[in-house]
Amino acid sequence: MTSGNTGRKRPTISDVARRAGVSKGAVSRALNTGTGTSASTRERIRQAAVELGWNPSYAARALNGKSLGTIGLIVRRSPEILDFDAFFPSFLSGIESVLSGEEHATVIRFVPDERTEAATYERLFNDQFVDGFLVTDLRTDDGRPGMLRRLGAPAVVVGAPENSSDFPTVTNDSREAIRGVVRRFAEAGHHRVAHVQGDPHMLHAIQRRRHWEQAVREFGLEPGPVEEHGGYTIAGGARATERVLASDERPTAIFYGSDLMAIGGYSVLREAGLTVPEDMAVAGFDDIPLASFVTPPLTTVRNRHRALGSVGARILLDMLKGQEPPPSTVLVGELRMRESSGRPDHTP
Amino acid sequence: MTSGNTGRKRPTISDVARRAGVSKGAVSRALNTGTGTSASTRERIRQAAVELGWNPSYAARALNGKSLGTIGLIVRRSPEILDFDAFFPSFLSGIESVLSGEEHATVIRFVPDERTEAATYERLFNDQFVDGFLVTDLRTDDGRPGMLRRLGAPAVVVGAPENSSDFPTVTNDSREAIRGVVRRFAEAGHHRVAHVQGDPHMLHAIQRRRHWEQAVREFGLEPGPVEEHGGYTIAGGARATERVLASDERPTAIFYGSDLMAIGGYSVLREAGLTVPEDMAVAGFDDIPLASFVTPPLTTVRNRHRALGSVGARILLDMLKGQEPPPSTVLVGELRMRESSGRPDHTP
DNA sequence: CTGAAAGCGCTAACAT
DNA sequence: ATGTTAGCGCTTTCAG
Repeated sequence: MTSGNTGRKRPTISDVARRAGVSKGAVSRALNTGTGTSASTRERIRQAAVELGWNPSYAARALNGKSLGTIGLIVRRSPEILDFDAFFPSFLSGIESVLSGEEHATVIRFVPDERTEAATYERLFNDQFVDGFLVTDLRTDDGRPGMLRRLGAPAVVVGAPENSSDFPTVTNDSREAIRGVVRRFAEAGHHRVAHVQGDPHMLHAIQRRRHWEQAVREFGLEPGPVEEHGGYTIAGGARATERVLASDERPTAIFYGSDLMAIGGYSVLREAGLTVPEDMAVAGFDDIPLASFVTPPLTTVRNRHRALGSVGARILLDMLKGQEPPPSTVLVGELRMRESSGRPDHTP
Repeated sequence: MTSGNTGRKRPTISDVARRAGVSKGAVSRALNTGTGTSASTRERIRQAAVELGWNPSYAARALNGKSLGTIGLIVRRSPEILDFDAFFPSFLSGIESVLSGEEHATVIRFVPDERTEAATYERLFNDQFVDGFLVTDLRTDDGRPGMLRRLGAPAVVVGAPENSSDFPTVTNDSREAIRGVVRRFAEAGHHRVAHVQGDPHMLHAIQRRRHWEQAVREFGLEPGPVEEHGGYTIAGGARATERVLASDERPTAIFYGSDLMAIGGYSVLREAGLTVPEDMAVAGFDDIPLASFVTPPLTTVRNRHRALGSVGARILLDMLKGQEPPPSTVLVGELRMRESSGRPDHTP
């Protein structure tokens, strides 16, 4: 800080000690461990601290190897995804709903590339700026679990398949729900189902695609074209849909890897003069609040963004308290059947 | 941290000093001010630091009154708004797009009430955990500007009317655009225009309402019912719309304080058998990505969420570097004319 | 230009 | 049960 502080100086532990007529050490013990002081002095110290409005200095504590009570969220994506992606805002929301009850804060950092990403994890943790990490967007050949293990950093991996690392994992299992989507397509008489995938380097995108593929096989359908460059955004979904429509193997149903992409698809389908679900059945993934408000309401798979955040944060916090974390927590994303996927009796 | 760290101990300034054959003080000077050492020793020191992979300790720096390079964002709303509100994700996105280029991180904290809010600001700043604040959601009789002034904390107020505090302000000016919305309603032959307001304690909500009211007067229209409890959410907009429809002074046009509320309104209007814009003309506020994808595409006023974040962060960072900030920055939100507001010639 | 030394606020031995 | 003391890693005087 360069500018002059107006406020009076904040009280230090010495001030409290003086006021309570004890030593600094006594204050530290009384207020931290709660032991090593008689009940009466402890009370006197507590009083003095309250009267002075004393709070421990994070910095001084950190210098002594104490934690600051923060968890880190390092995101290697463009900051713009906060604007377009359905996951992060909800996820953050889940984290905050847990942290706001505790004395914790979230430190967020968006990084542009893998090098910066690694350096940021290391720096933040080595300096005890954060106590642990919530790791998202696990990629194929992701170096982060190994690095965090080496650092000895507590971490919880969120939104990736089970056992994708040896850190505790919180997974959103959508196999059954995706199967339900495809089953509905089959029941409605569709034969060819396309898939618009998000980022093909992300483990969750790969898993969604695999579930789709398995279900398509199971119901004896034809896997339609897979468009891989949707990027989970509205615009990406629109472009991918154009490619699907231009394909030689034009499907009559599309399973999108995100609701946003499906909604982008809606506008392209409409422009092409196709009605949903009559001419093209559609299903998304995420169940964003908006899915039920578009026309027609979108069939989708609930992705429990918020729970991913809150459960992940809860587990991380418990780990920091020394508790043994559950190695794997699975949340189940149910199917939200709505009009966009058509009705069982209808034949396209 | 309880668990044992695997990684080798990180190097300290003493290690660097030893390696470079100088004193700790020399290292500090060389690497910070850049003065007080000859060019050659400075280079030698820099070398040693690089070889050792040394990084300064945030904690030790903070203990010496240095800044950590973080800016604080304290939000007194339910963490759920991240999930439902269009503003925060974009806003955060704007902040991060600036910070990710600098050596800064964002510290976010959601607080439940005013007391915690004040305590959090104070604590975070007094302990130099953050260098300054971005203040959003300014309310009527908001105590924060006064408190921050007393603390001597650098801050930028974002999204509030100009001169609503003596801190630098970044404002989104929508007067003209809202006027354009109402003018369109007038040209389409409407006589009564309702307004669905967000939180009536928020300065920005009050301002939107005022602009709407002034424009309605200017064009000789009748102000329809004002519903005050939309809360900016889809569900809130739906409920508010039900009340508007139940009103004795049923309007033929509604100006919503947010797109999300307007979209919530869409579903209620549809259920009531009303078509947009024929039976009810609609306009929103925000221009969220989705606005152009709903049916019919939503006329709205662009609220520059991201720019509010990036410009606010930029100004705050410059202040921290000692620069004099512009007392007021105004972004202009343009009108996005789409189908939901009807056509000029049409008479309802 | 450079080294030595004090001290930021706190914790954690170690005495008493 | 309590006080004393030595640092944590760094910045910043103050001497030389």
